[in-house]
Amino acid sequence: METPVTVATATTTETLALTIQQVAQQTGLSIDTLRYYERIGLLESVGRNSGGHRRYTAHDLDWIKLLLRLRDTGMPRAQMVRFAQLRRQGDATLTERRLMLEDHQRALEQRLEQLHQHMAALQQKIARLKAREAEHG
Amino acid sequence: METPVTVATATTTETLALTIQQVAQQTGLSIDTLRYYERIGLLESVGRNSGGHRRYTAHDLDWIKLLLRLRDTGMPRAQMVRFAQLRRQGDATLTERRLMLEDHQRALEQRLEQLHQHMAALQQKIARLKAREAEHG
DNA sequence: ATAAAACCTGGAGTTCACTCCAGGTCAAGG
DNA sequence: CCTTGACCTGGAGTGAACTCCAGGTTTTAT
Repeated sequence: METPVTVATATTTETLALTIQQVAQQTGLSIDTLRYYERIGLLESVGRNSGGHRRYTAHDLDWIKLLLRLRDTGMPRAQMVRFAQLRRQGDATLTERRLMLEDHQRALEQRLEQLHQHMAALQQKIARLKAREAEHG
Repeated sequence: METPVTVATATTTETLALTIQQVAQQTGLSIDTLRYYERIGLLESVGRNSGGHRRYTAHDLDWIKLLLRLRDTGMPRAQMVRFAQLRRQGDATLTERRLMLEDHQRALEQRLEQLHQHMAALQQKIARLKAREAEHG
């Protein structure tokens, strides 16, 4: 009645069941953060073993990795929660999810442009400082 | 005994003295945020008129604009405070300031690369969703 | 002169994104 | 069996970056 998996060695079934510690190591998130994400609805429905301990599937891991990308590219938390909800609803929401990602992609493109502008301005600023250094002695 | 400047029209002197409201409009920061930046040392030494009201110079405005760039490109607050301090110390710190900016520039370059990778991954994810949409009907 | 608008200071409140803690329960090795 | 380490829940605490008062002064337009 318990998945007989010890430390990431899926012996019998193919549905590997990682402990929270293992997921923390693989994602770079802390254990507390993983639990926190679950609390706020970014990561619902993580399964438990008979003792109530979390067991993460490969599917969970995939989702976490996408989540991190979205977070790192500045997607607002509310949107990520929304996306998580859609994902739980299955294939019927495929299109809506794609549209969300495309929106986000456009936002990211704008952000990239802005950052490139900042980069150019920094370059100029550095050049001007250099000039002043030279004439200053 | 008071600069006779009304609404950005520097009549006599060339040292224009903007009110906090005018600076807020020109920078997009809120009045509260401008005062907050002063409190935490990002924006020290803003002059006051005889009544104690802030009067911003063109120099202040330039600094705020650089500050916003640094903030928008993710420079840590402590570094920005440090940079502000150096700036106040005058030309002797020109080289140190340039080195700071060059460091920051390298950090920004890495960030840009990372974002480009995220962008590529997003693209792939979108493509995969599209494929699933298609086969789903 | 005076009312309304803008400004001041000091400090409290908010949101976000975690992080830590207390007081237990569960799992694995000897 | 027993100890030690990993995990659990619910809730409190943290730090960054603002944002919003309260209560009082200054500026500006009429």
